Amino acid sequence: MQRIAVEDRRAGLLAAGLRVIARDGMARASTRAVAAEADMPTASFHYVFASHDAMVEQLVESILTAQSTGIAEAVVDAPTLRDFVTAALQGWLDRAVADPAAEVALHEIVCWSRSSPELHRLAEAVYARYTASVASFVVAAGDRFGVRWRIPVDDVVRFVLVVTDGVAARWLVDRDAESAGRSLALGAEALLGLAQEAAG
Amino acid sequence: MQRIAVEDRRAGLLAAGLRVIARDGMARASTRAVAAEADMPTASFHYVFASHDAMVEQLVESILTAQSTGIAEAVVDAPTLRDFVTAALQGWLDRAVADPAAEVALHEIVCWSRSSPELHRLAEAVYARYTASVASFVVAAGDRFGVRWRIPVDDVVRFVLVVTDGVAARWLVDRDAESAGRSLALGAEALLGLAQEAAG
DNA sequence: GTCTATAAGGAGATAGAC
DNA sequence: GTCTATCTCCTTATAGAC
Repeated sequence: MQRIAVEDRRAGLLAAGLRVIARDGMARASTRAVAAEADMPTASFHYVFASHDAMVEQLVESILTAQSTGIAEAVVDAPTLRDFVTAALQGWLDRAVADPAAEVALHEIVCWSRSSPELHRLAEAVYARYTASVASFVVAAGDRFGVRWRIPVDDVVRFVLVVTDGVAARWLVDRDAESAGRSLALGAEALLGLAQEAAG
Repeated sequence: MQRIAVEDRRAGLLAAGLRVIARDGMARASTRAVAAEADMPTASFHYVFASHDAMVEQLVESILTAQSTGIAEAVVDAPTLRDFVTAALQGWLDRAVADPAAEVALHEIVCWSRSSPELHRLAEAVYARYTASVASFVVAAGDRFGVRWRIPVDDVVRFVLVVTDGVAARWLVDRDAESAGRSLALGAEALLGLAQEAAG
């Protein structure tokens, strides 16, 4: 039939994989299911990816790369630290609610990878990437608004991830965006309590 | 061979299921694997459980029942609200770290159930049970120490679960109990900030 | 290059010998 | 009651026809 460039097949399969994982869960995201979702014969999967695990790894990479550019726009105009924190957290939630696929898929993959010796480092890598991303926001917020953090930045970052992770986990089950927003607002207040005016 | 009562087989299979799920993950907790872990022939599984899903449901019930009696002992002597909150949260973490199987298995099962139409209600049931359990502590704390909560109790409870869920999710990947404890302490401070002396 | 057909193995569930 | 053997289906991965 039609000859298609490997990179185009790869993109199509990754997009299909994202859809299947978000819709049906990792356990049902077989190579057959992904290939079918991409309207390709089953064998095309292994023409592009060495294995099912390799597809999952590349999908994580692709999701994280796409996400990293998102939050920055939401906070660029924030006039105060409170606005900055609120915009960042609520912006994250709004994006997840409006287009859940990436968020859902990433949680599915992390949970799946956690218990797999071959993929455990993938779960660690996701947290490492999130940590780096959130850390840049925490440091930027301190610099921009002339505050310092009462506790080590690492602990601030970790707490941000605890709150977003906990909110996401609950939202994945009940899909209650309003309640999620209230929990997130409580987390925001806690974060604001960790900041104090820098001396000098 | 030996005739074994169905209830004894059930108990043995549930214990084996807990071990396999905690050790290898839901994806590897097949009926064969669970039966083998329990030193029983494969067919015994279906002699006790109608299906794999039924075993998972009963395992959740058994874990939740065992857990609900645990935290109460940790807070019975707390002289202040701060001690109460700290003891409850750190007590939960200490128990999870000392004996991770139940905590790990429950997270595995909730994640697994989330994306299954047949089991989604299981994930909801787990949150409902946790909500009821935490709510009783939140109300008891208010009564015992003469404080009222600045926001609806439902939102306090939800925030508690956000924090414990977020802490657990991270801990499941990096097994860093010290960092988890620091995040939990931040959550405890946030909770204490939601309490105020009751008038009169 | 493409894709059908199949290999090889694991799953849930069950029939039927003992 | 117990458990071996098997049915049926689905998985990842690959061989080989076109």
